[in-house]
Amino acid sequence: MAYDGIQGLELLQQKNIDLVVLDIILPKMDGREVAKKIREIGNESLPIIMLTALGTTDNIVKGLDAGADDYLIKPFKFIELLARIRARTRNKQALVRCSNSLKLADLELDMDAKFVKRAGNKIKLTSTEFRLLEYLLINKDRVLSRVDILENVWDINFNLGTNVVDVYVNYLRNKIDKDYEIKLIHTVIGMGYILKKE
Amino acid sequence: MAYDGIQGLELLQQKNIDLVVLDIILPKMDGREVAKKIREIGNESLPIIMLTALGTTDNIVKGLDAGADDYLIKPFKFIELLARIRARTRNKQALVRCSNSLKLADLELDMDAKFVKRAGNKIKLTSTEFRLLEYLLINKDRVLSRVDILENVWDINFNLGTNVVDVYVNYLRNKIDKDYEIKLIHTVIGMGYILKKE
DNA sequence: CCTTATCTTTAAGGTCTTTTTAAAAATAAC
DNA sequence: GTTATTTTTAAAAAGACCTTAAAGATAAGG
Repeated sequence: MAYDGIQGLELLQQKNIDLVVLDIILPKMDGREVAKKIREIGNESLPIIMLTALGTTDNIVKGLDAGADDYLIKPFKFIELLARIRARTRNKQALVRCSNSLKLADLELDMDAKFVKRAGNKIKLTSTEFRLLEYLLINKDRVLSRVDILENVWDINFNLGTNVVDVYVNYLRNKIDKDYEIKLIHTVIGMGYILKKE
Repeated sequence: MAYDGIQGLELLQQKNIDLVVLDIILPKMDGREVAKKIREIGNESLPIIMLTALGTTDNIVKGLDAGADDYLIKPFKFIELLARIRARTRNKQALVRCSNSLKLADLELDMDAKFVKRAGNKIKLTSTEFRLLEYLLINKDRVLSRVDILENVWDINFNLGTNVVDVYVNYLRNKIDKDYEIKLIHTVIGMGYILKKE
């Protein structure tokens, strides 16, 4: 909770925020400015719900165009706010690129700190394993051929007969999937590999 | 535009839809059911805006929890609807990679994730089956000769006496047409095969 | 600079799935 | 009713995948 716009933005930088509920009439910086700023600094998919007394159509349009995802007018019913929050956060489990980390289900890869976590447990990967997982995560839900992977992770475009990819996928599976119920790395026979949940 | 729930769902399967504006009181299947169905068949990030006269908080909560992303009450201002549509589609271009998929009737082939769906049901294809269907879909409504198919799917231009194409068309029929009323793969005797509806 | 540990690549085995072949059955054309 | 064409089938051949172990690199430590 923040009591003015500036403080809200500061908080956003410091904490891991999942969703913002924002009034418009605020000290120091009004809500529309805050929303614009939030988008500017790269939080494109952070849900913002404006919750304000300004109920004219003009205000609603301005609020949404400033970057809000939803706009709720005071007085409001609390269960409606909750429902709108649920609607906004429903499938944020899918890959979200917040800060510099890639996520899929309970798997997290931090591109800066170069660590990988599954279900909260840190996993040690070698650099090649890390680059492979990173590439798979960036292209999650997409089938990647061995050649594709070789070119992008190994920078090879000759010697396409090697099976390093297979071996490394095997290593990754042992570290990332083996001990967990839900498998994320899937083989698509004749085509390649895909990273996805379910 | 669709005039009842069932028709809306059919349209969704056939066309590439970016966003759904949905009433609740509809013939055949009400809007909440439609929303639920849309999510069930795998369209998790397709924006759904409910636009309806049912304005009680209870209705709003139910609508959002059925899968809607937003809920707008009639009577409404058109510019507000437009603003809410903008809010929903704002960074769908940037963030969510629009899947490139081919569609014909209720058949869908996703070229990235390499999956095939008929009437919402996932169908497992081998890579050759997939490539064949892909080629047929790209050239839908066009008769393709066996030689044509051999050259483009098998990369063969010798050994033209083989009947692999016939065998694989048979495999595809078993997986794609067999269990469905409307057949999509048709034989044109003496000429080849064609993929089309009706 | 050498030793040791770690990481990467290669290669081969076994298992499983897919692809091809070819002939029999069914269907369509004349 | 006969011939041509297509569909179905099943078994053989081919290929893809996973796993493992060992060889080849590379990095770290003394």
